[in-house]
Amino acid sequence: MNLEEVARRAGVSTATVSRVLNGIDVVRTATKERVLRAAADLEYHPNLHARTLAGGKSRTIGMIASNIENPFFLDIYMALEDSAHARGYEVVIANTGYDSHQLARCVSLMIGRRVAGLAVVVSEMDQSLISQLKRAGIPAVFYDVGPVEDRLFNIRVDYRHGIQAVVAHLHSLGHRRFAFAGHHSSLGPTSERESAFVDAVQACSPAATHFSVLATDSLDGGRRAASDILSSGFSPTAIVCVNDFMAAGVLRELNRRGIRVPADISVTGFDNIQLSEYLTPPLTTVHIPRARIGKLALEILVQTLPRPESPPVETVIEPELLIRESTGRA
Amino acid sequence: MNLEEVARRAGVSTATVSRVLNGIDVVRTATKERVLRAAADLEYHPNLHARTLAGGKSRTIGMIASNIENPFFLDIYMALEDSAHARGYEVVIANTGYDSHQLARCVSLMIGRRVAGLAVVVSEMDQSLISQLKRAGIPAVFYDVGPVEDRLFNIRVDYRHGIQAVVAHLHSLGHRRFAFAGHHSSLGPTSERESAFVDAVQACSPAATHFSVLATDSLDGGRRAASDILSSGFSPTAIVCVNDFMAAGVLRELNRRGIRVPADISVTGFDNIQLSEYLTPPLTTVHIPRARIGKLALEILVQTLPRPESPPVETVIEPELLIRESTGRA
DNA sequence: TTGAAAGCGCTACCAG
DNA sequence: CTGGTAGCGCTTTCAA
Repeated sequence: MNLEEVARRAGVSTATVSRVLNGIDVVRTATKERVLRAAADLEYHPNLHARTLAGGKSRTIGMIASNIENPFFLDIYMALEDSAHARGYEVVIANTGYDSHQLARCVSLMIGRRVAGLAVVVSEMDQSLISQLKRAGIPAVFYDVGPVEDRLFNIRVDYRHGIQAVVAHLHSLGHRRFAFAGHHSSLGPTSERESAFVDAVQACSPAATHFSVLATDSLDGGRRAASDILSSGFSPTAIVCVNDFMAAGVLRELNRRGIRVPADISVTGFDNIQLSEYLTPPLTTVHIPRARIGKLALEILVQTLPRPESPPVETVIEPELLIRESTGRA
Repeated sequence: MNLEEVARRAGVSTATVSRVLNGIDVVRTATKERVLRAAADLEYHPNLHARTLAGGKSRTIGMIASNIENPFFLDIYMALEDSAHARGYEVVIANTGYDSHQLARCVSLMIGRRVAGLAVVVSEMDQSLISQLKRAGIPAVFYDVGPVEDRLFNIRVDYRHGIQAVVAHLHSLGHRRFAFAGHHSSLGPTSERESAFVDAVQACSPAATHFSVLATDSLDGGRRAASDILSSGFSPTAIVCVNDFMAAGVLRELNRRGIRVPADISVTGFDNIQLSEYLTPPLTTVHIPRARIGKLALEILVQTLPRPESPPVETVIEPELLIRESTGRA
């Protein structure tokens, strides 16, 4: 089922069918209707690959995420997709699972698909991948905490600042023994996020002590992290989690052991995913506007398309502490 | 950057480059290496659209889901993708948000992409869409609870049976006043799932009463459903939720109002998503093997490819009651 | 307002 | 073992 068959049935040329289907409004109304009829009768669906190839431009945007299982990424994806649809684009997503090898494959895939733009939402990014993207002429937006370098566009959140707010809040509540539950972002040797935590604790008070533990970015990872912290000998009065997703697991493990939150131990998250409000107790966390990020990413990408020579841009988003019920006096 | 440039740089024809890149192992090793070098030097990424167009076959599988925000769908997607990668396929996903209009657009999109196979995981399916898929020659697997009709392949779960087990469990615990928290699956006028619930209650005991409420398939929808049930005047001793995702919201609302679970009200979910184990209290639910479903869907799809004339197949999966801590004596 | 035809980048077939 | 070349289905000039 192709253009030619439709053309034949409508008694016109393929060029005319193409014009009608693409809304090039120069076709006589009668002809147009004939074409539309034929296409409908034949249940014709244009071959998108041929379209992209012939037109030289794609109508799809790519997104690469570290872990779509974590609602944080999913929320960005959904916002991105919404905005994309509003502008007539489709979006395809790919997951790296925090694996750099996988990341490289995802980038290759997106280049192979000749996406019109790419949103990269992963913790770390290889320099070579960035240059590949550039050379392929694909506009890209990066959301992460890594160094800026010469990425094309950046949306950054001041993670450091967010963690400082968390630790300060905890400190003001009298906490002095802090544990950190992070996840391996196998892409960077030392986690930027963990060091932000360590610095924040040390900045608060010289007397404060801390202890970190790493697990996978999952509910189960959170549980395991809590378990490791509890059996380490270091007995914290507060557990700072790298994100809400893991915090949910931490809460569960604490609950399982009969440890009350926040009476015995305070717990904090990061991201303010919807789930954080549905946990028991609702999580004190830091709000990151995922919807805004997704929308912004798309706007940057499609805005860019016309003028590929615009200068690198950086947008920084200020996180915001949200105090709920998982934190209390030490 | 295209085949021709690589060919020129390697001093061979495009045909040879194509052969090397596709692993057609008839090229002399020296030539092959020369080609590989050239491709690497040029950071060449084959145009996937051209590949698909020329080859006449796509290496990507599509999946359409009702609501990827609900981990149930995401889990199927991830399992599907895993199996797909293992077989050298990519997968693209599309979301309908339970909207039939959106469903139609998704199907169109997938046909336009000429996917090699399609997994349709939505509650209801228009007959015309099915025939479109057939006429387009796209193998499809359906996972749902609707009628079988002439779908190409079906993976079904005996939802009715699962709900019966839930209600029977509750009934044995002494419950007689059942509420049902469902979601609009705007595609079907009367929800098959709700009627399964009603039938189950009536089958248990003539004295049992029931009451249903509908909301969106989300955490917030669950909360709203609980709220509606509680303010309806009907005061249930047990709330049966259409799935775990909504049950999480129900639990939250109950907790907010100081209603203890299961002491005051018992709550049940469905699906056994990982989250169900992380709620307070852990949810009594019905296990649906998402990983198996995703894997199975892919196997059916790729298995089918060779022999498109195989007969319609139906696989039915038996759900399994999982008793945790959200249910107790009435 | 419409048609003819030249590609888009790649695969696959036919020769050599 | 390698090259030439005819498409795949569509968009887009260029003419008419």
